[in-house]
Amino acid sequence: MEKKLEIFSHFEECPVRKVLNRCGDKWSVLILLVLGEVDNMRFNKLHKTIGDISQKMLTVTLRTLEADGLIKRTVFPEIPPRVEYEITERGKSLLVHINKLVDWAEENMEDIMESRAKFES
Amino acid sequence: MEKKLEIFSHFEECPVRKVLNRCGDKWSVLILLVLGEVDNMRFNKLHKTIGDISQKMLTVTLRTLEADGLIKRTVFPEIPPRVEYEITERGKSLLVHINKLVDWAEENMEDIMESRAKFES
DNA sequence: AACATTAGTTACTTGAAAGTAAGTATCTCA
DNA sequence: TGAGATACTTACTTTCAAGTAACTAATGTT
Repeated sequence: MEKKLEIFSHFEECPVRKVLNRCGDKWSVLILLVLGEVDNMRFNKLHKTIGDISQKMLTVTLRTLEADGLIKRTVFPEIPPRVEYEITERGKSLLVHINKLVDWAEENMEDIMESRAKFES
Repeated sequence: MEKKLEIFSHFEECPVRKVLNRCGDKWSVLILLVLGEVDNMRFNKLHKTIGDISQKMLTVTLRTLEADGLIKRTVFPEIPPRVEYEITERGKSLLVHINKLVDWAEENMEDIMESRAKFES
């Protein structure tokens, strides 16, 4: 009998995939990294800090991060409006692992770039 | 003076992003997880194990993983052809961190699903 | 002679993520 | 009086990752 890999049956409905898919989009990880460095940050400050994100994608990504409980959104009923975003404990616990990945990428990127260059030839 | 977030200047050329982007695609992580469980695996066995990947995407993803030195491809000059894929040491070192993320996702997915449900209402 | 096997390639299509640009509400300040 | 600030929303367009399906080479098998 062959060894079975149970993990991968019905993988399309896999909840792990559902959760991790959100780490694979273009902006979520970056926003978490930024909010992990500060107490909180307002919308426009985030926009300027990241630089190349559109307002729309900033809004969309912040909403999904909020929906997952990774960041907290606080509205101050002032005019002009003030909205502050901060990372939650859950977000911080994820960020620990993301930072490990970033460290790994920094440690290995030279070797990887070299591998890619070799591979093309 | 405000605190600067150096990490994010010129982020589009950021090598960390270049490396981690490949973790964000649909199949790379899954293939690494499979190859992390066995000594090696042939193309068609991988295809059947994953189930819902197309031949094309399996080829494409294996090629990029190979280009990054995360897996090794060995061709045996037989007919019909035999090609074996195995994870490299570099791939294993990445997999450690990926598995941490998977563990985190498993630990937190219930809470996250609950948060998402609440958020929609 | 035709079918199976293996590990692909090729050409075309689709769909979802992301981008663009303009509009919105409300107040303050010059 | 009209321009600026803030945090968006909306409608439309683009892009590219991924999917589909057919084709390939070389040999062994019936």
